[in-house]
Amino acid sequence: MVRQKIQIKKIDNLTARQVTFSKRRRGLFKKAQELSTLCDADIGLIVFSATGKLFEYSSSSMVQLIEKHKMQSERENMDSPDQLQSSNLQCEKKTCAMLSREFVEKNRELRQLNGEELQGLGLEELMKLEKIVEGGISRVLKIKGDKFMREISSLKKKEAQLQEENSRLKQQSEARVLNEFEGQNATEQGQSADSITNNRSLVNSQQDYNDSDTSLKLGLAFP
Amino acid sequence: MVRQKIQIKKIDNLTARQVTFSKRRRGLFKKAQELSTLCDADIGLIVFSATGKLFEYSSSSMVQLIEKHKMQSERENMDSPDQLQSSNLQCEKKTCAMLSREFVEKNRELRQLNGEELQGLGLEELMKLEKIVEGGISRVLKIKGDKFMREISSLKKKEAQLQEENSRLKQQSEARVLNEFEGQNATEQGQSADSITNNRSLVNSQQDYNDSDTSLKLGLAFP
DNA sequence: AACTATTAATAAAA
DNA sequence: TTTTTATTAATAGTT
Repeated sequence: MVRQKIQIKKIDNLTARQVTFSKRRRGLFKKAQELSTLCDADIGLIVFSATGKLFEYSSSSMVQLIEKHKMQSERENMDSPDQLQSSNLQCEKKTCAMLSREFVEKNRELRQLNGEELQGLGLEELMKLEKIVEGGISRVLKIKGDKFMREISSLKKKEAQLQEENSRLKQQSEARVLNEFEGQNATEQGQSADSITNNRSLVNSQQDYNDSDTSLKLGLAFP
Repeated sequence: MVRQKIQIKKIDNLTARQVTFSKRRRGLFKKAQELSTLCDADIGLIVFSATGKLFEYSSSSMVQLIEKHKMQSERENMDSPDQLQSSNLQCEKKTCAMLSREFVEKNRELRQLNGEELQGLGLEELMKLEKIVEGGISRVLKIKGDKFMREISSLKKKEAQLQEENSRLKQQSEARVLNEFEGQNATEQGQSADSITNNRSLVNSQQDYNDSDTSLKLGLAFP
């Protein structure tokens, strides 16, 4: 949420994770406290760090809050409220009831993984959707990968061609310098109109070379 | 905390209080969820509105979390461990705690599973596995994408450099040819047999580069 | 419910 | 750890 947006997944670096845990934990407790005060809510917050250390906040009494929570859970799963608190056995039942309620809740979450609209769908329909989505993902990934590979290989080809052309140009350069030097050294003379024509053709054949290079590029583009 | 800073005390206006409760409650749950994910913390959050309505969030299982919390509290408040067995209530707590631990243990084992054994798993376990796999996939894809991008940008850089060097060499080439031409023109003299030979060999070496027949074929093959 | 001006939270760095 | 700082996220008041 700052300096750089982060994605919500487990922080790999241990130190960074500890720092973030410490900071965000304080932030969370503060927010809980504020909500409790502002809106007269009864709030309990239990946090176990990855190393098992306990941090807790409660606007009133954690024990009372937990009892209240248990009762609430029972109400939702039990028909006869008078059984409440009457024995250890029933206490156990209460816990079981809560577990089953959590189970149902998880089930519902699972069904809603892909959005509220899916609520009414049957298993077969959901499985069809799942397959469709899976197919879509794999197509997207495949196309993305292909594009990457194509771009990379095209860039590599370009690079090779440029390198090649480059060294050719360098060779030409050197050859011409050598040529010029030797020619002028040997004759101690200027050149005639004929030799001018020769130089013209030299320029022309260079242009020919450039053309053929284009052809070569195209040739290499489809090996 | 916006438009106008507010002070943290009970909001008088009922409607405003309800709206704020709704907004901040969602914010609080989101923060709890994020902290749990980012730092691998086990978090339980229980909120009772002023009207007694229950809202809860738990990163794993509220029942387990509460049991864990109870155990932690007992350890902190009791000096003699034998008191733990002193009543039915505490017996129940112990039983639940053990079940809780076993449950956690099973979860860890399940995380190591792959393949056929998944068939028998429950919903909670499967969901945990699903999240783990999803996280793995997304990390793989992220790293793959990053590598692609890095390679591509490095190749593009190389290309630009080569292109630059290339055009520089071409310019040099042209400049030298022009130079040579002008210099020899100014003398108004013909050239010797030696210089003719030199020009011939230059042309020849260009033809060596140029397999013009092949280039033409390639050029025509991919217009 | 949506918007937006503003404050709060916080990721990264020190 | 704690502080600082640059930036994003949350949200109070408004429509």
